[in-house]
Formats: sequence, C-alpha cells, structure tokens
Amino acid sequence: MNGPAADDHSPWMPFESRRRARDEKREAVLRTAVHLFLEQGYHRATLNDVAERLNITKPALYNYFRSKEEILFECWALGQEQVDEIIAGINVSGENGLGKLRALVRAYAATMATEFGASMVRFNPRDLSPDNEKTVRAAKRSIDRTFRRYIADGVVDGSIKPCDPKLTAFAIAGSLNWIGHWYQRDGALSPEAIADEFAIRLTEGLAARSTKKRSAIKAPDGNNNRKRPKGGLHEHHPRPAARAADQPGRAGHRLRRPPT
Amino acid sequence: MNGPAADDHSPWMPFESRRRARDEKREAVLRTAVHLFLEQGYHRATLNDVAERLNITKPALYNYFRSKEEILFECWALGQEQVDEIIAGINVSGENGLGKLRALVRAYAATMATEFGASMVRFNPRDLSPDNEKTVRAAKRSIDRTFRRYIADGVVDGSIKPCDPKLTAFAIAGSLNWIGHWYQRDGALSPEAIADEFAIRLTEGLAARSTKKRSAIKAPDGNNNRKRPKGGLHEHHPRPAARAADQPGRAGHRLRRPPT
DNA sequence: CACATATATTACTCATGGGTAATAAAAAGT
DNA sequence: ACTTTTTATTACCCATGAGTAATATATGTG
Repeated sequence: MNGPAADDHSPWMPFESRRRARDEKREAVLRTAVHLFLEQGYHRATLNDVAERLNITKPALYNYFRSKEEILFECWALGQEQVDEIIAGINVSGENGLGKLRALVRAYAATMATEFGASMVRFNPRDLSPDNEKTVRAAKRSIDRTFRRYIADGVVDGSIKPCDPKLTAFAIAGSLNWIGHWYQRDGALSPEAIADEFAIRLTEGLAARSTKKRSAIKAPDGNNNRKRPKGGLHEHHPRPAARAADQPGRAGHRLRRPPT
Repeated sequence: MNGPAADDHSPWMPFESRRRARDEKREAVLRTAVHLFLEQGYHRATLNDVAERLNITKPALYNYFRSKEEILFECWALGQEQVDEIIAGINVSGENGLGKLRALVRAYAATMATEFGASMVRFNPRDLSPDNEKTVRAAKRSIDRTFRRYIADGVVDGSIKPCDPKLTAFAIAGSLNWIGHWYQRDGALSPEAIADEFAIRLTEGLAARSTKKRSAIKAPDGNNNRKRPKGGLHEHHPRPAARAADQPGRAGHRLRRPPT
C-alpha cells in the first residue's frame, strides 16, 4: 500500500543537508499527516506512517507536536483558518445577501477541494481532546450561523426569496461539505470549475424573481463575483498556508512548541 | 459518559428470562452497535461497550458475528437495504425524470434521519475488509448512477431543464448525505418535515419552466408526488427493519452465522 | 575547540481492545 | 431425567501503536 518510494519533496533529505527552517518542517508534517489521515482514516494511519513518508522516525515528530491528537487538531485549524479569512473578506464586501451567499459558496467550495479544507468535514471531532472538541464545534456552529445570516439578509434585502434560513443553510452547506468527501485531487474536475458550478446551481433556486433589478445593488462596475478586494480569500491555488507563521498569526495557535 | 443505566429494552434481561429468538438478538446487537458507532466513532466504541449496553459480555457477541468489522458491515447493509427498496419502488413507478428524482430525494432524506441510514455515510469504508469495502463502494457508485440517471431522464423528457447530471447529482446527494451528519433524533425537526422540505428545495431550481405543461406527463389523475403506488418506499416511520429476517431477505446476506 | 542548543535515533514501556480457550449454564430434544 | 445443542461466562492471549528515556549527531557561537 504505502510503498517506500514516497519522497515527494520532504524538507528532510534522506541523509544530508538538514537545515531548513523549523516551521517549514512543521508544516510538512501537517501536510503528510492530513494526506494520510484522509487516505486511511485517523485511526488507521499511524505516526510511524507519517514519519516514514518524511524520512524520519516517529519520535522526531514529537519535536513539533505534543501528541497525535494535536496534529489532528492543527490540520483542522489550517482548514478553518482559510474559511475564517473567506468570511472576513465577504463581511466587508458590501454585497447584498445573495451576493454574499454566492461568494461564500464559491470560496468554500474551492476550500473543500483542498486537503486541509476536507479535514474540516472528514475528521471526527470526537477524536479530539475535550477542549479542542469544543473549539471545533463552536467553529462549526459559527460557519452555520454565517450561512443562515447571509440567507436571512438576502430575504430582508429582497435578493433572496422567502425561505427557511435554517434548512436552506443545511442544504447548501451539505452540498459543499460533501465535496470534501468525493473530490479527487487527481480527477477531471478542477476546483474552480466545481466552485463556479456550485455557486450557480446552489443559489439559482433562491434568487428572487427580479423583483426590481435589485440583484446588482452595490457593484457599479462589473466586479460581481470575480476576485475579492484584497486580503486572503484564497487566490485560487490555496496551497496550504506555505508560511503562515512568519508573523504570529492572528489566531493564538500557530507556532507553538512542546515544553522544551 | 456511558453510565451503567442504559437498559433501553434489550432482549437480554439482566438475569432472567432469556428465550427470545436469535434474530431479534442479532438485530439488537446491530441497533446498539450502530448507535455507539455513530455516537463515539467506530474506533472509540469498543465491543465491551456494546456488550455492556445489552447486559451481556463481549464474547457473547461472537455467537452472532465473527468480528467487529462484520458488525460494522451489517449496520451499513441494513441502511443500504432501505435505499435499495426505495429505488426499486421508484423504478417501477412510471414517473417522469423530475418525479422520480423528487421521490428519491424525499425517501432518501427520511432514511438519512435513521441511524442505519446515517451509517451509510458516517462510516469509513476503509475500516472494512477489502471485500466488504468493494461491496460498499460499488453500492455507493450505484446510488450515484441512479441520481444521475433520473436527472438525465428528466432532461430528456423535458421535466428538468438542461444541466450537468454529474455535478447536479453530487450537489443533491451531498445535501441529503449531510443529513446523516447533523440530524439529531431528539431535535425539533421531524424526518418527514426534512424530507418534504428537501424534496422541494433541492429540485425547485431544476424544474423546467413549464415549457408546455409537460410536468405531469404520465399521471392522468393527480397523484403527482403524493404517495407511491405500493411496494416498500418506506412508510414514513422507517423503524430499522424490525424483523427483516422472517422471510429470507432478497439480498444474500441476512441471517448468517459463524462457522459453529 | 569547547559548549550550548536543537534535532534526530535506538530501544524501550505500557495501556488498550479485538479475539480465543475452556467451561458453565440454559434450552431443546428424546 | 439424561443427553445434546445453543448461548453465555471467566480468564486469558497478544498485536498494535502512542508516547518516553537515554543517547547520539549536527549546527551554530564565543
């Protein structure tokens, strides 16, 4: 199954120059871990597997993480960070309800096609420590509330026809989350194609029937759902936070290390 | 967490009359197992947990199943059986594409709100033996093909407006499968309410704009999407196959027992 | 070079939990 | 009742894999 020839490009060269920065290695661990966790499942993938793929041995991992559970949590956190940035960007975009919903659907779909994105929905929160589990569940609730809010906003501003925000949010989020289960990174569909298609398909049934050409309420020129103003929002090739740790990330959980 | 007081209604009375039929016990094991597997995850739930809830001890389980993995597979199989019956019923219903799709959405949604139904999407096929994993993956593909076929049929017969069956099927199935992740059996929403809502919401964006009042193409009287002709199709309270074993079920995997 | 620090290795511990062996207690058959 | 079969129990085995201790090897620094 996991043959010995798996040296994609690990910062640890088999037995030579090892001088790369600490954080790059930390992230390499997470990339390998999330890949194996998704492929085999958290419980079936062992830390030996992870270490072997990186040309190191299991105890070396403990220089970067305190436990397997922490690795799991950090994988989830990297996906969650992407979503947080997406939502933060949309919240200041000034779009109407439907516009915000579409932007969220689009960016969220693309995130689900990444491994860290998929980890948000493929991992079982029950495998985390009680504290981390609480954190994850709170974040999930927050995402759900965001979907509902955009929908409710749209109903109020007239861009979305009346509907039950709760069930509608469930239906849309379900479609999106499911991407994390079926999307094959080597398949025929590109993340962009999926994102575009879903942004249309999932919202077309919701758009209010042109009740007064309200749909383009605050976008003078044509930047309707093309490119976000600035800041994160993922730039269509969301390589997992290649160095999200130079400056201390705004969240309090980047770049921690075991007691010493 | 799992306190000692958990004797819902186990066929094994703590220390008295034990004379119920074998198959009832077998199913009781599956009901308890699927519940714990969903609650704690397959790997965290132990066979000791399962046995304890049934007022027996772990080795007693091996009178009914050969391994933990077999229990997992049988849980999945009970859910799959429901879906097979649903699809078989719809296939002979004579509805048009949209009608079949709506019927499937409705019944599938209700199944996802059961524990055996949820097990189809919450369990990781990788935890099964290679053979069983193949079986499961084949069944999943088959369901996917069914969704796509109904959609494609609808596009051809004019009841569904042109769309990409593959992505549309993914979107709809995703919403439905996700029910298995969020639905709480003790919550405010009834399975019927969800099923009804989803049947409408997920297909309203697809219905062709009355291109010639084709939508009721083959239903002389008004039985449009109300009640299925006969056969299975779940009757709104799909209690998990309470005795699906009296007659040897049409599938070949009911009522097996360890070597003796 | 000597010393400190960071990072890796080898060789272990040890709890967990699936599964089995031997045996006892019911149920069923005669 | 006596025998057979089914179903349960107690008491184990043992593979697995997370995590640790002791130690070695770079790497950089005064």
